[in-house]
Amino acid sequence: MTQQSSKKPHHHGNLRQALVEAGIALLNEGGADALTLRKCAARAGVSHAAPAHHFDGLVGLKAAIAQEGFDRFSRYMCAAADAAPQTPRDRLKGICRGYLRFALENAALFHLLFGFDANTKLEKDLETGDAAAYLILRDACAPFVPVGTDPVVIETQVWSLIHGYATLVLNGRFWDPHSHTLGEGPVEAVLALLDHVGRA
Amino acid sequence: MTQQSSKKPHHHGNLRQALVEAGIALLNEGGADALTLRKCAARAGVSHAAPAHHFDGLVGLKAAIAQEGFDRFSRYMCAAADAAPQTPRDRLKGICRGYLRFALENAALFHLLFGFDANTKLEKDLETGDAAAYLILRDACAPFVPVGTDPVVIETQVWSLIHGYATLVLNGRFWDPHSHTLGEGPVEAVLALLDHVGRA
DNA sequence: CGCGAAATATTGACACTGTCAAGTTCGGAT
DNA sequence: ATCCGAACTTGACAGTGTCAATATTTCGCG
Repeated sequence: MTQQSSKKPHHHGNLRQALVEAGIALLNEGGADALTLRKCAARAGVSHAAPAHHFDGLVGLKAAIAQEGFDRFSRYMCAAADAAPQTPRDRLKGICRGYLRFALENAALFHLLFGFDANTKLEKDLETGDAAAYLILRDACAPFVPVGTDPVVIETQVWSLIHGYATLVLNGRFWDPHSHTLGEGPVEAVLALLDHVGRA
Repeated sequence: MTQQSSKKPHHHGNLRQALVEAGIALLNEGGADALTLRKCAARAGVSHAAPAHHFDGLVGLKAAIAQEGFDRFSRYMCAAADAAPQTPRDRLKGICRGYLRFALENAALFHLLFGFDANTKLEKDLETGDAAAYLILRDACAPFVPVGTDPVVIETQVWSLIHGYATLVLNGRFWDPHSHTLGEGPVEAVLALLDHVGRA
């Protein structure tokens, strides 16, 4: 994909990118079931088998969408972190708010990012994408890691808490997420648990 | 469905239950994509359109499977809670271990329970099942709820933490879950965050 | 400049899926 | 005994992913 911008495609003109964007649009409009190779192809104006030359089937398309999705995800978290960076703890909570905000505003895409088995071979394609997102979390957690301890513990605590909350909200376990605007619900009360992170 | 056990089916002999069990078996064997109306029908020895008389399409079958799944889920949590019931805090952590254990040993079923949008009309069929599971969590959280505060806060903290951890492990975000036996990973370290739950 | 090779896209086919409509079989109530 | 309706079958249809064969365009290389 590095030479994607420099090399001009033959017929369509950067079909790969068009297919990824069509897929994300389909996800936003019709949910997970609306993401279809043939519909992506139709929306991009090509025949139904054209995507096979750019992705390894539907799984490959989902991997490419996930890569783009993780980029947007990281942008959400960075933006939210910079919006309230007074103290390290506020910055960490800000990232969590960005995490939740992304999940609510891109429900189907979020579900795709974390919905499939990340241990399939398609994972290697987006290692860069989700590793970058993880680094954002890791940096925000660093101030709370006691010296001499494994930072993974605190990172896992924080990640599990916000990811679980976002997932449960998205699945409607608490209330109808469609009528939910950010800031509703016990978000801040749940994040208050992070005040104890990194303490004996 | 209430008279399902009293009224004897005509040809098969309790086809509905057979289809649910076939569906769960398919989930265990081949993952989420292996769950198919036609395969369930074939496994139960009936024609491909027979399930339509017992469920409202594939969505209805999934709802029935989810109901059975939540029952098993509750049993896991109860068993784990009773295995270490010394203190209220140990009991709460025990439930979390049962939560994780169920997720690891029934990955595809767990994914079905929390994977679809719970706000569709199929949800009303399994309100009983997931409400019962929630009550187990609620009871275990009750000792930590400060007087005069909303118990939902602590319940949401606990649920989010263990659900997020289980989901992320299942998706391979930490390591390969196939080579993961219960007790590995920073489970206990993550659960240590629960020592601070319900405190100022 | 021109030609061949390779990338790109099309067409057609296949198996599989969920769903519907119509027909068939069987059990039990009247 | 008969009939009605529930349970099931059969057949069909539109989508789906995927593959093989073909056509078309573009690039590299002589």
